[in-house]
Amino acid sequence: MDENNKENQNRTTPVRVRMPPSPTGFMHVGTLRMALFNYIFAKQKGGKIVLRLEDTDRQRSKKEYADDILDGLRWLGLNWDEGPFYQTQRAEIYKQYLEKLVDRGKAYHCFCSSEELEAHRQYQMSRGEAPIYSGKCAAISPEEARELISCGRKSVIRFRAESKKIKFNDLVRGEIEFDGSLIGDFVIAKDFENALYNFTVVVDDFEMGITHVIRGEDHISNTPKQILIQEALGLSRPEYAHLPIIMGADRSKLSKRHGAVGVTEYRRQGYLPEALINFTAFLGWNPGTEKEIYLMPELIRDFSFDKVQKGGAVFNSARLDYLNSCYIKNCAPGDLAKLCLPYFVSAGYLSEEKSGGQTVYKNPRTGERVELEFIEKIVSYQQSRLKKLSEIAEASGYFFLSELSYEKELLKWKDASFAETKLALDKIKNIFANIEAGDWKRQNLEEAVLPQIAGFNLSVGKPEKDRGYLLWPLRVALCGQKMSIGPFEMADVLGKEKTAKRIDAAVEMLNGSICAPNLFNR
RNA sequence: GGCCCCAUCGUCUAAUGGUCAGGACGCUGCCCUUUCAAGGCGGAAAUACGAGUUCGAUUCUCGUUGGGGCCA
Repeated sequence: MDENNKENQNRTTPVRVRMPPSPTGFMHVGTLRMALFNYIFAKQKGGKIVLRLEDTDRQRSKKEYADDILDGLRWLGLNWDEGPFYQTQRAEIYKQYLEKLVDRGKAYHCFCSSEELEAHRQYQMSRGEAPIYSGKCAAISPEEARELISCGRKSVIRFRAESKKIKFNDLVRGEIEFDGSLIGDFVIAKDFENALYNFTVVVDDFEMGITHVIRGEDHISNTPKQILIQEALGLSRPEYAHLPIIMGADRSKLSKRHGAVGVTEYRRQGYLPEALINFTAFLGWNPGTEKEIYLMPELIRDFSFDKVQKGGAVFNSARLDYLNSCYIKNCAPGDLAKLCLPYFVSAGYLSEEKSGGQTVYKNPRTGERVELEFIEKIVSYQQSRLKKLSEIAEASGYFFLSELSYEKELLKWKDASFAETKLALDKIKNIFANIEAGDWKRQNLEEAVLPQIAGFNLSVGKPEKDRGYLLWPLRVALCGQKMSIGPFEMADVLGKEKTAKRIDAAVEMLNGSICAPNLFNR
């Protein structure tokens, strides 16, 4: 390897990377991370990104999966410059290179049966040897091979691997060395029309002018094979960077087994792309400072391979949740409201209607039209409570109900009696009644009620400072449950009229209880 | 089985010969508080093991152990 040439090449050749997902499943976190690091590096260097779908496994590759991956990348903002290219459409290109190798005697047809191969492999392993091909068919001449093939003998194409030391530099790990004699002649194609992974990668990376191969650690042991093929074909060698893999809780490569969720599924659950990107970028990389919230432009600015971790990282969804909640908190309420709309719709709290090119939202229970401002208000009060967007609907359902259903016991705070609870609600009802609809704002409501708590508590003989005697009944009256946003916030969202209606309904329930003894007299 | 890669709190990681081994998530205590969150202030929690180099090792070297990956 000529170091000077290599340096010159680096200086003059613009960076080109590839995103090479395999459409054999829905887009998962591993795909996301490989695409992400390629994206970050390319953007940092002002380079180009080629998207290549490695679909040579026709059994398992599906268009559905490819579409899912494309959608996922777009949603995450990981855009590419060229492609998508599909390997299945490039068979003609591979064939040319394959023929070149066979013509040059660097590859040959092998007629060994799989039983034969397996037996040999078992034998070698039992002797503690590396399981490599015996070389039985290596001496078969091209003429002989052609004859055997025309007789209908099944064959594969093997690469004649040189027995030499193969060294390459890895941007993450430094120099890595393999012993070529332990690789053996390996299969590069089923036939001229069906090239296999290690071969297609080499051809594509060259054809697409890839300068930097950034991929998972699981490809380290493929690298020497690919280098050997490059050399036999006389192709230039790209730079390599092998990133640590992402692991499940059991420390093995993350997969469906671990309940690994697809990117689309995260999207559906209401994870923000920024959170997913921030989280994934920090799985195996960190800036070396204590800054942990990183947006794409900062990632692009600060990324470097020497800060990339060498060991694999366990996927920790609690941390993803935390990051997501950070990004949700930082969202502008207007934007957040728009993001939350679909969750209200799918929970049945909103219905969507198209009218004149505009989408109109209605409350299906009441038929009322629901404005975005209303959702925005809810969302702004819920913002600090959400880990993911999908939680918004369940946490805010009570705003959409026309009638609440709850046990009247729930209205009582601590040792308060029904009578005292009713007094509290009456008190608040009166205060609220004096507030003009135009002044119906959270802060005004709060300022009207809070100063009167002490007086109320003293009059009913409760601890002066315990706000719960007055505020808890209000909370329950407005939402019918234990957990909610603040009562004044709820009143703000509901508006004067509905707030009064819900308080009345609660008072009504309490009246029933307080008069209960009379029931026996009837 | 062969080869390759890796090893700091439970998890993600900082510290490249001298730090009380730092931060974050999670867990936990307190404060705030009408609930749940959020927020503020604390706490428990790690250098896998063994040699060597060195005045001194998380850090350098070797070995062991452990984990992972690829090869069918």
